[in-house]
Amino acid sequence: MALAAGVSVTTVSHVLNDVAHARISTETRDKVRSAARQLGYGPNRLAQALRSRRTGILGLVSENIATTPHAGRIILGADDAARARGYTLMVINTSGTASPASRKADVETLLERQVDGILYATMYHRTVDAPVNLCKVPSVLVGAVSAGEGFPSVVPDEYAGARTAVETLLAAGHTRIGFINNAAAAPSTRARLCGFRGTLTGAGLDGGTAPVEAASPDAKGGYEAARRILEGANPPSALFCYNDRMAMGAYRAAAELGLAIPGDLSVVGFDDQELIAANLHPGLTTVALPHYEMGSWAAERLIETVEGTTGQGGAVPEPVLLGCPLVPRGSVAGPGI
Amino acid sequence: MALAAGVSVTTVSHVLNDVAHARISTETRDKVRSAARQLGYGPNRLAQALRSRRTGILGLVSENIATTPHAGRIILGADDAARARGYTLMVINTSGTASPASRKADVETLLERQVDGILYATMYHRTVDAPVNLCKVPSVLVGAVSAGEGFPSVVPDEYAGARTAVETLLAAGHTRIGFINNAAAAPSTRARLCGFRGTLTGAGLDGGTAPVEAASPDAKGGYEAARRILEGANPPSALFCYNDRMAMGAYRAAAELGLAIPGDLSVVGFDDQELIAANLHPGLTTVALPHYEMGSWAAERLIETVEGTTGQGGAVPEPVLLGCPLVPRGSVAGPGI
DNA sequence: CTGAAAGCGCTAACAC
DNA sequence: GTGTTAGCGCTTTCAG
Repeated sequence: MALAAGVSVTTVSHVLNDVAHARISTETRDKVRSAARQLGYGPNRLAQALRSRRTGILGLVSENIATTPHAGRIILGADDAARARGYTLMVINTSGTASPASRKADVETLLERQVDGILYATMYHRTVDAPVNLCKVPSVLVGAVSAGEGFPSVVPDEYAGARTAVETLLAAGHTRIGFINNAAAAPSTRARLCGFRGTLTGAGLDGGTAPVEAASPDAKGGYEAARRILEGANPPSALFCYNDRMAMGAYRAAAELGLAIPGDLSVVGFDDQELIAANLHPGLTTVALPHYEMGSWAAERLIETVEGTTGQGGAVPEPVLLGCPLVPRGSVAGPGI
Repeated sequence: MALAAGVSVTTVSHVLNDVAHARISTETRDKVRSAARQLGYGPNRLAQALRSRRTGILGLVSENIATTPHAGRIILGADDAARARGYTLMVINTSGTASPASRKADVETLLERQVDGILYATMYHRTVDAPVNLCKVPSVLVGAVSAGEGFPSVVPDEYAGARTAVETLLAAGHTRIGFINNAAAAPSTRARLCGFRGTLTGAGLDGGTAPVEAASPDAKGGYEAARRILEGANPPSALFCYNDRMAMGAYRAAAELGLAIPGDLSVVGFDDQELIAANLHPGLTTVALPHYEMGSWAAERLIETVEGTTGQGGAVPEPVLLGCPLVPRGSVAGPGI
């Protein structure tokens, strides 16, 4: 390339990188640029990286890439943010049940490739023991907060999400609202329950005695829990469900009981799994998890750290909570009476 | 590292890479290895790559990473296969409706990073105009076949998948089977219809006159098409649906019509979108798309080409068809009568 | 304004 | 058995 343009490699480097204090004549610049175009020349990012100790690669280790649609959104958010700043993502999948050793190996793979930073995304944990070697490079946690050393992290605001759901029902005029919760212990289980009760109580209702049934977090569990609640004494006119799959089960229970949605029963879900929420009839009003936003926030934060743009002097970072917006579809109306 | 062990870099390189004809004393080997462990030394794959002109990185450009669960499975398949052979994936998302220029830019990004090969995955096309610069490096197409120049490619065997679905129904004793198809023109629309009619005819039934209704490929479309078929004259005892979302709509139509599944009506879907198929009641028997297998097949094929293992002398490769296996759940039984 | 030279961490001939 | 040397393609002082 250098010889093709009849100049030195230095010059090529200078013009192609728009180096600040490089005084180069306009004609030389043009000569270089046109030669580059002719040869289809693109800089070798590898060699650049070796020299400048910056690869422009961000590692992303993600749990369960294939089994939840959530991972895809995180990747997309991270990819968009990274690309906007000239970075590329290197993705590694991990199995959710992977051993610490294998997680460490995943990080090691990324480290050997000299990634500038790592995004460590988990799907359903509150706290996580980050692999020890994760601290060798700037890293941020997505969807979890670290147990030990402090990494910046971003998680959904589950409590506020539940509040949004309940407030939506409250605003529609419901005063008797039931909650179908996940029976498994998980941070989201607890937070959404707190949000449910707290919001009710905050509105002057008795959150402590509102009907709550827990079951397995799928359609079957939702169906069973819904039947229990709806066939109990003084059944609620609205149901908030732990997730969209459970809401799907609640739809079936309502149908069997002759309850029309939203005429006789309003339902709000959680997760915004479009495959379900948009295809149910009527469409399910639900609360969305901010996966895309978490991915892009994390990538941006990571890039700032990598580029040393942040002024934080090693302060232990608070986990950032991202809001869970309501996605209104057709499953909420005023109470029948 | 070299000095830490008190040996030359050559020696380090030799022992860490288990170089064949390198005669090195066992004690030196141990010395090197332990020094490496102490320092937490890992080879710099970047420098290796610069020298050996092999990055061990495979680029993956994938359409609609976030909106379909399919992309995740392709990534997972590719990641597993790549990792098993020491490669890492570099993922770029593209928008499905992206311009040729932007697709070309995506490939260029990968090229600048000196990837050893590229996996180009599309979701819903039969033939695709691959970006021109894709041929600069070994590449394989996933889920599409190229219009122009020949790249190896792998696609689902839609015809055989439809045959599997129909045969399942036939085997259960059904003789009057309807098909709910996608109204949009797409390769899968055509192939599944052919498979439907062909299999019926092959079984001695009249595939040409079997009831077929097309609609938008979602639950609403499925519902409408199912009502049309089921309320027509001489309604079928079984329905094959273009995808699981349409099958979900068919479930609702059946419920409204007082038809029990699978007692009064058997249903088989397509795609195996677990979120839907496993959460419907009863579980939906469906035909799975081999996304994981396509991803891993493609990665393996690509690696073979990259490493020059294949003996094919530039032969124009036939697209490889991968089977769509049946995933039995509970929506198929014998006909009522 | 432009070029020569050193070196990023590694591998591959080739010496010793 | 082990070390020397010459680059891979680039950026970056420092000279001209």
